[in-house]
Amino acid sequence: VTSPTPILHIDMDAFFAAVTIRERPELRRLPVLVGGGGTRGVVLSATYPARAAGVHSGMPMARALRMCPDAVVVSPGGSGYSAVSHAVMETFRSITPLVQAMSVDEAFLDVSGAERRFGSPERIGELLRARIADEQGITCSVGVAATVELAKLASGLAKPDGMMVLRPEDVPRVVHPLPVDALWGVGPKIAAQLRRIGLETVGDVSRTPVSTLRHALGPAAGTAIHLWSRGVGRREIRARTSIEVPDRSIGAQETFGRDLGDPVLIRRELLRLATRVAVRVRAAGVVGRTVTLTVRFTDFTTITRAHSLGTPTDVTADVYAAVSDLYAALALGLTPLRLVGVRVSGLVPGDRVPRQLVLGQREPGRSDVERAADRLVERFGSRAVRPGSLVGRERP
DNA sequence: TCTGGGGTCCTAGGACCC
DNA sequence: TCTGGGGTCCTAGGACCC
Repeated sequence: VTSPTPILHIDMDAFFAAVTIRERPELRRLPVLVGGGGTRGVVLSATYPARAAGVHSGMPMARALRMCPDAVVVSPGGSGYSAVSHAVMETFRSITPLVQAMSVDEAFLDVSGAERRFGSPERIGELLRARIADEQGITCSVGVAATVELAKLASGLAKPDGMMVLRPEDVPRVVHPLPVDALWGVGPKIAAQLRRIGLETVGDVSRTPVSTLRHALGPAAGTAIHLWSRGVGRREIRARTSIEVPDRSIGAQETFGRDLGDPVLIRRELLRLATRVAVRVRAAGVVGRTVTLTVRFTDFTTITRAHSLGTPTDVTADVYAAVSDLYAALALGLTPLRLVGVRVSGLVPGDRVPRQLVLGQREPGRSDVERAADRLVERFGSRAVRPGSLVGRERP
């Protein structure tokens, strides 16, 4: 007695804005924009009154304020978000261990093993919506379907504060009339590509030979959207409790308040970013082999340069040395930059067994020194231990 | 007063190896 | 003295997602 639609996608409505309003109820029903305070910020989250004016997340804050001049702007500083996120994920796990967290505010659940205890997927969806509203004071939307792609689509159609069950037989009636970019994985570029060959709706795509789609979009994307348009998709969810430890790469980047050309200041920022990244790599208990530098110019063109090390590392000095060499090799002179970024990829589990150089004597490696420093930072704050060149200097 | 930050996956070309 | 085919790794860029 397993439901044919055991996959739930649960998505908090305007998550960052909703958590902010929970703490400041006087803002309820007002257009609220959560986002970067600086001149170069974007909207992280907007309440529905602001969305009614055309604002959406990712939009430059300046443009959002032009569209919605009465909006209240709130910095996302508070720490409430991850507490609410963890609590919500725990609520999900009280139903089933098969929870795949996709971000702070959304997750997939496979409830096929929970039906005997909690009832049908719809019932579980309503149960979770009620519990999250009661316990967290925010609303969410739920999609119920046979595949993750359809569940995701359904939760989007149910928004805000709703639920939609999308059965396989509903696909032609409900999904086919939608524009192609309603499909997960179809963004502006692929949508434009599909329009160019005369395909406007999901139904159009579903009636197009897969070879045509592969030719237009490449083998992977062509095959995938052909399947999705017909309601075929992924039915397994990968239980994943934490989104805080990525498994492919760990990186950090920073857009400057004003474009920066001085190599001394740029290197200082690279050191700061390398430190931040390496701390996270060590905390994750992994080491990475490839270090990538990202540079964005004033005109927004962005380039990357990568270097793979002989041995994977979690050492700040190694990451900084690599990124510093990559920066030097670009020979940018005083060219102003808008952004720099550092990323470590090719992550593998770190061997926490200390290497034996001399019999019975442990190598006092940099990794160990830095781990000790990490513990001090954890206890006493980030000012306790940091590179000398970062002491007493404000961010550029 | 345009365009954040943190990720994943795919593609394509070149090097290198058998 | 005219040069195949396949596999893997690396790098760079791009599309997409939240």
